[in-house]
Amino acid sequence: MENPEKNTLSEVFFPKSYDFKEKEEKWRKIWTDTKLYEFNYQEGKPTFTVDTPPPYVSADHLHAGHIMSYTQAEFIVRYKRMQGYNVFYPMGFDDNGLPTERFVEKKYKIDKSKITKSEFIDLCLKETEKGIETYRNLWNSLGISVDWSKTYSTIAPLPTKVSQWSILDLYEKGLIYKKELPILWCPFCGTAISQSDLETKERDSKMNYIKFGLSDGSTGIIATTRPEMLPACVAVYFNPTDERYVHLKDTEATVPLFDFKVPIRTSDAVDKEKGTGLMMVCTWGDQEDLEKWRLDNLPTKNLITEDGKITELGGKYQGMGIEEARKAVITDLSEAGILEKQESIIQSVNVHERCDTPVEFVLSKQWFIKITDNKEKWLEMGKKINWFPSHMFNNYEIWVDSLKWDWCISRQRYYGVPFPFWICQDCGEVIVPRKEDLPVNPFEQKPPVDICPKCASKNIEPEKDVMDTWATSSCTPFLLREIVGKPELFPVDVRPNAHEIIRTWDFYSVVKSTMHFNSVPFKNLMISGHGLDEQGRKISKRLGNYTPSDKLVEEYGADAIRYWATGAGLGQNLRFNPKEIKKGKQISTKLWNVARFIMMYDQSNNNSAEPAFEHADKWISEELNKTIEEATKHFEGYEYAKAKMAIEEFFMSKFADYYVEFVKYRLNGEDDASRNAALTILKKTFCNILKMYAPIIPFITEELYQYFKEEKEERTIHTSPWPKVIKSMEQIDISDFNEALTTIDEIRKYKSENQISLGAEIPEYKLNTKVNLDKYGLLVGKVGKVNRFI
RNA sequence: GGGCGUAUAGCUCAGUUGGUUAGAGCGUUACGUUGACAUCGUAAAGGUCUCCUGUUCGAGUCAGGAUACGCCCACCA
Repeated sequence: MENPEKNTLSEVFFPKSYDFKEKEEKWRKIWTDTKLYEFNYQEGKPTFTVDTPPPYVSADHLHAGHIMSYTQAEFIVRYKRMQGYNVFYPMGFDDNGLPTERFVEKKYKIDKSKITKSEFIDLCLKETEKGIETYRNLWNSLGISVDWSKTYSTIAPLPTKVSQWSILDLYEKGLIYKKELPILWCPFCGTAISQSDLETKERDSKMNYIKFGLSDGSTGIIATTRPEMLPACVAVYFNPTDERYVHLKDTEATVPLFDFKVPIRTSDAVDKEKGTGLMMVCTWGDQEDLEKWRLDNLPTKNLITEDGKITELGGKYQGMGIEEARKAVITDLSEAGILEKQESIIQSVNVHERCDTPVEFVLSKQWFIKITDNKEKWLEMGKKINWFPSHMFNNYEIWVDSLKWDWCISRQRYYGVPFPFWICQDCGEVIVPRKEDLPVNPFEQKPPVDICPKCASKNIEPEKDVMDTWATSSCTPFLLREIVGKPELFPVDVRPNAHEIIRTWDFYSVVKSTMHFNSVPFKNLMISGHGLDEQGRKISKRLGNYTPSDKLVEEYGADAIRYWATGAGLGQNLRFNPKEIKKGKQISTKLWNVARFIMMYDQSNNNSAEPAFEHADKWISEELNKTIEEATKHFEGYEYAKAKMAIEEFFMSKFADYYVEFVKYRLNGEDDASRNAALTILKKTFCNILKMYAPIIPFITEELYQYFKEEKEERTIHTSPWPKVIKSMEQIDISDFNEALTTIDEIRKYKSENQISLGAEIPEYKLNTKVNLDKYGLLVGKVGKVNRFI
């Protein structure tokens, strides 16, 4: 500085503008160094445990949507911390299972035949490490207050132990079984999947009308999108009331190309209007086939192998892929004149959500958890949870209603938590470890017995499958307490997540906690919406319609982006909006300047006169009380957006626009008692504003808090107590203060209309509005710079 | 086909239990100010509160229906 003497004290403390890069960096470091967010259990202090979604490692596409959803939850966490809760806020990473494998396969363009299992797992571990690092850096830069010392990854020993314990417990309770059934299979990933892994995709397809030979020598036309399933055809159906076909009852049809006979049956479930009214059933082309097979004891014809090829059942088509076989069959049908016609249609197909491959039914032996026979229980437990927003419970309810199969939890993959089982190859007996030996790796460890307890065979092999990613992550509610060894942390207080994983993570967590402990896994569920781009499209990696998160923080600063995240209520989608981010910066600037203003007077004030409070002081204090009440109520209901609005209305419209103006004459005046009162109220009120803003914009509030906190207060705003309503100045009556406000507005308006500077003094002014001049004459006169009222 | 959500100013959104002339911010326009303020102030323009029907003295708010968009689920012969 060229002329340090000329600067006021406040300018030494407060540079003219707020440098968010420097300050955010500074506080980030201090918070980390002082282990501010580290959880230490304290007897008697209420805890608040947060079960944050463990993301997958594919962290290269973090965007504003991720920021939004994690930040919105974090507002509440910070609020709870200030409310005096001992917050346990660990972060986990879901680094096992198919999502990670798919990510690594894609990134390294892996040819599975040219890489060993251990090389592959090493790559998965490496990517996991990188993913965790990316998240940690971004979360830190955003000021997400997780306790990094309690980070878990789902494949580490403790989570593995908990997942395996869970499986063992379910096994002992008879709630898990291994059985050969037609199951959902992804031919691309080469693994069983579950109903919740499905997604619906529309695609262009052809409806093929195929001639079947009938026993009376005529032909029947069957419409199908899957002619390659013909060799697996086991029956033909029509509706019993369908006049066109009644004569066919109990006769046979001849399957074209393959020339074998199948029975013709009736079923009420056949829709006369769909297709031709004649329907072929194959084992198993779709859901309907499966139903008929199950109900009518139809034979099983397994046409598709686990890698999506046609089996020997397909004759000349054996070994072809499904699409390839379909084309070949259509060509052959067409050449043989059996294809009546083809129509182009748009077909919805179930695909595996990880790879978009249409799923198939294949007969396979898998592990299942029993979930279909007690839907009422899942609904009952779901209702015991507080859903924020409440209508999100509908999604849960619909999902439970639509459950068709038990939860298939085994996956034919490499990178995941192994089942804690060995299997007797002769009698199929399942051999389990002792619980105290968990976690176990059956591939490397010997079973607890050398011979099968059932058949005395020595032919015992490890269970080769690994667990579904949700089978492990659904354990987090009872994993968290294990991390710190405190049983009372279950059920957790809040789980925040986006709505697309209600049917997986949330539902499966309810299932497991119910089965193990007959308890809900979490008391409160906070469901966030999606981040949208500026045009309102969902932000997605595929569209590439986003700025990477680290760039956003770099450009705008953490506080500004967090501020943007308050723009939509919980569960609502939020558009990316640079203007709102700039608004966040504006609020920071305003806070900064108000602080500079107050400190300028505070630093130069050196008298200790007893403060004499005035009407304006009482007024702003009452307004503060109202705001505290409102903000508290909103934060309690997870309505951070409304809390922000209440705080902002008070800060901008009441405090900065009015109160600060009201006290300027007192700050510059000679009355020490009055000046001290104004300063006291300015500082106290501003400090409370900072505290209320702290959960939303933690950096600037922390910086300014250092100047406004009282000696005995916490060193950091983030563990300082949340503001409380304090009644004071009871002897001052401000029931008619609104008249003073109206009068001041009137004078401002008068000056503006008459092109008089607001700072200009006017000798006399005739009031239109009614005001008690004995009471408010000084205030109105000084603020309006009017010397005399007439 | 079933369910849920959203629909208010050019844009982003508030509108509590139905109660006068429907609000804020941003943007636009005009004028003014600029010694806490990469500001600020005063004002203007801008809305048949998606549509229809009903309940009511009175509906943005309640009921029924419709439309559009988004999501969940089902169906996909």
